[in-house]
Amino acid sequence: MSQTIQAVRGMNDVLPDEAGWWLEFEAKVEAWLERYGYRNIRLPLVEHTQLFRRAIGEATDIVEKEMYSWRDELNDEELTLRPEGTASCVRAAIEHSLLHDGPKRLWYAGPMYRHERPQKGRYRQFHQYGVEALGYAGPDIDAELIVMCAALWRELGLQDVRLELNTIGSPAERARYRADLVRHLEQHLERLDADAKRRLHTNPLRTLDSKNPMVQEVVASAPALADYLGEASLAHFEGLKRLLEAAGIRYAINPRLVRGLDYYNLTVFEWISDRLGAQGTVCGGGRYDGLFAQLGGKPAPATGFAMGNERLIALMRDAGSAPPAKPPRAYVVFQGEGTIEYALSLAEELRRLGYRVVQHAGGGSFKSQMRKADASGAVYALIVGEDELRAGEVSVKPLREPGEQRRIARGRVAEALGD
RNA sequence: GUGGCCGUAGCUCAAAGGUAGAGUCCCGGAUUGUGAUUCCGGUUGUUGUGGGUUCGAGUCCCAUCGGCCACCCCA
Repeated sequence: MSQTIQAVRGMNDVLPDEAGWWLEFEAKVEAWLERYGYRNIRLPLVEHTQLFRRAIGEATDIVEKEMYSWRDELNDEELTLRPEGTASCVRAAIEHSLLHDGPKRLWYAGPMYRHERPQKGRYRQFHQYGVEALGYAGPDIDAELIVMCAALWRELGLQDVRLELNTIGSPAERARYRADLVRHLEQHLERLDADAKRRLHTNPLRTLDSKNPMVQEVVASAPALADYLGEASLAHFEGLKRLLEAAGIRYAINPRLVRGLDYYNLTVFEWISDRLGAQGTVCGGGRYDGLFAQLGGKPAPATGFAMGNERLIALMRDAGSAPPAKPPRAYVVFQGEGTIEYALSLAEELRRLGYRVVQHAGGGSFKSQMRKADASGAVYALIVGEDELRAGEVSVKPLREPGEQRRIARGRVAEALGD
């Protein structure tokens, strides 16, 4: 048995080289959210288990087998590490009456937890941005969400992310459809796989999405959900499509797109990339008008989406935009009696002016200090020796561009560093 | 949770049952205070971990942990 302790499976460290991409991604996403007038909400990682059972649905894979749940013996409570953010967001909106003065545009970010087998682009701790528009009923807000996604992909430099769109109607329409679908599936029991049979009476709509060719044949001859939609549902969908077309957003209708979580109705959509292997969904969402009531709140329409940071960052790197490097402007080296104090105050002075300045630490020969200065990527080495100390000066040596080392008065170092 | 492939130096990879190596990185030096280039020297390690077979295992077998790919599902 190894002595070292490893990270928990599927829960990854983001090391400094990679964290640069994360910072750039987060900065771009948050600036983008601000431009659309969405406000941040910060939600706990842990919720009562019951919240997710009620919101996501008992028959979903998430609730059936992927939640990190435990009993907190100290308080005698059933708790769960959040597997997604929408349930928490709606819970908070109800708990604090956030909609009392009108609808709200909100966003949140952070880690989510699902106990799945790790795979490329799929981890047990993964991170997402969630964007939720609470209290808006019309297709205009659905269109807004989709249009803003398209803008973000452009902002991140992503090329081929495609949109799949569908409508799954109202709960009543879906119930009628579901009954007919179950009847159809039951007539072809012998061609259903174990998974489809198991879902027959728990979540039959999910079999529409099956990748098993034999099941797909059965599905192909099944009644279509679109034929069960009433006038209002159709109008909502038509309205959305019209707005998307006006905005120049290309989409593909995917009638088999139902999405996994129970709380969706009407609009559902996914943004998909083909560059990520099997885990190609980069962003997914839809409307969930029933969720407020389902969680015991005053009924309110709502719509939103979540996007996966790991997957989007992978695409961003793939797109080859330059890796974000933020080298220091100057690296301060020093040698001799009393020079460290001089160097330290020089560095502080420059930082107060806004420069990124690294002060050498850890000793070593002058040569090795210079090596570190170079390795830091700094544009200049600032050299403080006993001569400079006595004269109240600093030697400024360019490390990146041609140019001579100059000895200048301490007070003029900042201008030597330029902007 | 199921199936397939794979774990050797910090990193990228050799060693086809017989003494664990290369490149890179890192550290030190090339006449006293000058990086990156060049030259010289040095450490790279319980071969993921634990068992087994064998005179002998990085190599063969089993288990376990981890990674990748796919299924399932989703971000």
